[in-house]
Amino acid sequence: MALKLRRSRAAPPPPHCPLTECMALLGGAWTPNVIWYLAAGPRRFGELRRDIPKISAKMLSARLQELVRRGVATRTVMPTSPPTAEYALTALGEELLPAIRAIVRVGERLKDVERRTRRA
Amino acid sequence: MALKLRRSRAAPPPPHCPLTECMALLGGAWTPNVIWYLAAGPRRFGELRRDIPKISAKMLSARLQELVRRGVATRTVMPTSPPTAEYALTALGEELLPAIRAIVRVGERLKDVERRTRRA
DNA sequence: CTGTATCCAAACCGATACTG
DNA sequence: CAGTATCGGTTTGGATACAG
Repeated sequence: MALKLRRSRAAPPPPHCPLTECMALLGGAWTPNVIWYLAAGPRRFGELRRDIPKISAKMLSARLQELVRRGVATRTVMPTSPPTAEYALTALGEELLPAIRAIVRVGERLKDVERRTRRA
Repeated sequence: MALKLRRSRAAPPPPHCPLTECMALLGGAWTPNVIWYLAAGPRRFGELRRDIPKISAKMLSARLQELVRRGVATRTVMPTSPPTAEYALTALGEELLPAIRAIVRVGERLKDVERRTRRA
């Protein structure tokens, strides 16, 4: 007798935790962009501000601090005058890139579909 | 004469748009979880509430509407009594899964590292 | 140049109550 | 069962001004 199998149980693995964990990091408004620009090589505070024109200094500062705290990026102050600071991804930070690339890819698809359905 | 090549330009591709586009969708507090549970097959409203115990009806409703509007999920009302509604991922919705899996994977790594550095 | 501090507006989300 | 309406607290992020 064929019971209603599909209804019987929820999705197999309960991945809330790592998912939420990572979204807490990536969820910040500008975080993925910051990581993206850091991915191309070490970058200074002011450079990042120019890379992401609409970000405020406060947000950039907050995001960078969080990335450093999490071990995703490093901050190096150069003993120049005026002082300059350089941020770079750590090895752990580079492990985030596949996820970000995957997000970019589906973002493009979402945009495509949105454009097409608006026209229809 | 070796100029400072690295400083000359920003990261090659400017992916703000698709990235932000997708994060606007995935950024919602519960969205990734909802998509995850939908990935296992069609699911009803009440089932999802049980899958994600701490979500409020309001949020679940809002998220599902957004997913439907974006073409990521479908909503089918069954002509039963009492009425039941069934949500399912579309083909586009399934394209989000690789990104979510990538996020889950790095989430695990982040947790690992966090644990280890706390001990050190 | 590299940030931090403060204030303020908007978004987000939960709890509760109510409808079809 | 499957939602919607409303209220209120918390969080988020932008603008501006200021500091090392």
